[in-house]
Amino acid sequence: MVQTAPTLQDVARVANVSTATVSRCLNTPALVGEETRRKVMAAVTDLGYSPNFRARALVSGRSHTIGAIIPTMENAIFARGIQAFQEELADHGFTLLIASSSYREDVEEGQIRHLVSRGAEALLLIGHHRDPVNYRFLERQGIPALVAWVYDPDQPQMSIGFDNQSAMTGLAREVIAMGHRRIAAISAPRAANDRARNRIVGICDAMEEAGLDPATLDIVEAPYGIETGAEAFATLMTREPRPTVVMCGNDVLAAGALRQATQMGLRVPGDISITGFDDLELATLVEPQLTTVHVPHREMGRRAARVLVAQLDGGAADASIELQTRLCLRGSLAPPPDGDGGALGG
Amino acid sequence: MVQTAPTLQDVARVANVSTATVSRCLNTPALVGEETRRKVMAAVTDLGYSPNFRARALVSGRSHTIGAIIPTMENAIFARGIQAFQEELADHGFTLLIASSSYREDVEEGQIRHLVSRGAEALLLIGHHRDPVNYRFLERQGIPALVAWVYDPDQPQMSIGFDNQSAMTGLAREVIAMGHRRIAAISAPRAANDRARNRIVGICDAMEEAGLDPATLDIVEAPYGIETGAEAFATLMTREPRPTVVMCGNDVLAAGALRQATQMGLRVPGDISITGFDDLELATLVEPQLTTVHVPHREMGRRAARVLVAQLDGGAADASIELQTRLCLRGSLAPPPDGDGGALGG
DNA sequence: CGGCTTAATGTAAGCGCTTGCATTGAGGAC
DNA sequence: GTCCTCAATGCAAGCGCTTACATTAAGCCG
Repeated sequence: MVQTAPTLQDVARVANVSTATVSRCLNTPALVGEETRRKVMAAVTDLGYSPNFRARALVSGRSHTIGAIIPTMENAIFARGIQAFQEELADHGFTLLIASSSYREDVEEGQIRHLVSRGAEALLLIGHHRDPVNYRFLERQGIPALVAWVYDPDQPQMSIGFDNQSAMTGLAREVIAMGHRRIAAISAPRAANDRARNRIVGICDAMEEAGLDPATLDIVEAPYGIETGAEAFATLMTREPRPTVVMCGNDVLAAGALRQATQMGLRVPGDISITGFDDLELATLVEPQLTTVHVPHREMGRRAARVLVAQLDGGAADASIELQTRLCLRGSLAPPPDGDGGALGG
Repeated sequence: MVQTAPTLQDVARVANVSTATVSRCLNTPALVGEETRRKVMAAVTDLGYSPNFRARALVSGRSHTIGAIIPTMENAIFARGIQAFQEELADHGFTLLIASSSYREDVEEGQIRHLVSRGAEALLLIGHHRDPVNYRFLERQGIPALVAWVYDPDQPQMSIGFDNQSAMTGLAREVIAMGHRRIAAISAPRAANDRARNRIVGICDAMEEAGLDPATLDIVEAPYGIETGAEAFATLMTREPRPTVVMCGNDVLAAGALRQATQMGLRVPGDISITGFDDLELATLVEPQLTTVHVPHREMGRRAARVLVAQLDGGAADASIELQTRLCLRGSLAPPPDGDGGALGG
């Protein structure tokens, strides 16, 4: 009943040669005589033989499998990057082993060990923030790890991504240039998320630069989601005096904020401006369209795959790669209401 | 330099026991003396030992890995389902091997073989449409396959999902009840996609039921995407007489159609109604909100995982599972403009 | 106190494949 | 004819792990 798949041995027996010859026939046909090759190939076809990758992986020490641990695939920015990552990996003959941490540090730690023991030859990780013990573990196991979605040459780990901090500074400069002075932010929880942290720091940088006191930046943290973004926005609207602009840590939070604003009867950008980050498709679907920062997720995924494959194949290059973001100025950002905005520090 | 990971042997040497004892200590600790266990565990921690999955898989004949082949993770409905699938799998000690077909049949065929030879013990596939040779291959290899995102008890393959056809019929009934007679549809390419196909058939069913001629259903096919949805919508608006409602095969196409409508100066639903399918988050973010069909993607993913794991562990249940969809009537659907809509078939 | 059971551990045989080395035989060079 | 080379093939040693079976040392019985 349980049909065991034919093995190299079976093929060898049928073709009346040794297993070594069959193996060579499949991997280095040049070393095998023509006559023999034909015989072996016939047996292979005949038996419907397909090599057992587990055995091959064991003996060659290579699994041609790369692991990725992301917070969740439900976040479009990860889905997009991982999709490109997987495609590029496939082009190089690698397979993707995937796990998700749900943004939980302890879960991620388990996943790292799990994927490694499952034979992942290299790992794609999101963000630098992580107990150093994990990096030590990976090093000891000889598993290259690439940190993505961030770029930070100061970190010992190789990374590919963009500078969250300066990208947000760029956006905040625009906001300030428009005349906004009372700035609020909705951020993803920052405790275990250096991306979120750096984006906030980016806003502070721009404020300082413009002579505003970063301490006046009103920050509310909200987990990823439309609803949570909406709630956070509602909270911010109770502040006295009310901010004239709400800068969100990502487009999804911004979309939630936008919906809440509409629901509260506030006009965007007439009464209040809102900005996002990531430039997801939904940024151009909402009304008004979201001012945001475009991030090259696909390219990041693609290049991350290349870096890891190169590392595995040649032990090559290991310099971090910085990708450029691009400001997308759209309808959701405009100058603050008449004469308002400078009331605070100005 | 290339630090080889510690092996069972290394642990055994350090703990001064045999490899068998170490193995037992890790797998069946009850069989090992307390003192010894402590010694071994210390060595394990000390060396940062992590079992070599390839060897374990080879000898046990089990990889505890399940493969999934989806069109693309960029489509939120798949990302969402797969996320739940992966989480549930992890809870049962299985790992997810993932591949994407980009909606291409030939690519998918390659992926099936690839994942199997990579040690996937079971496969999650999307939709029934597929060369039967693939099902035969899987059967011969003894790999259970679960077809998801559809439910069709008439197919030999086990499936978990919903009835695309009747779900769409339900929506179309509402549309017709509102007074629409000139109906158009934007569908994903149907050639290799039974889901898309069945949704169109569902519309036809409702038309027939209402005494409308299904041949008058104006169908334009468009690949997944906002832009393509917008283009398809523009095409439909050139028809004479113009449809009073455009039913889209999914929310993303609908969002594109909606944007295009706005751009063309058409009021939705005043001048024209638009419907979607899936009930993605974006359905409630656009203005007006999208009338659509809610699909329990997460539940589907979760249950798919359970079915496969049960099958692998116990060779259990193999009945297809039908999940229920739910109509979401929202702002984008309303009766056709005054006196319009019945002009065609009377 | 000899023989039995039992718990704890070791021994070693593979799992299916690759690959370094040995073997064989034929063709050339001298 | 002898020796060497070289292409074609076989032999057998693992890769790191699990596990059936063997071994050892107690612990217990009568």
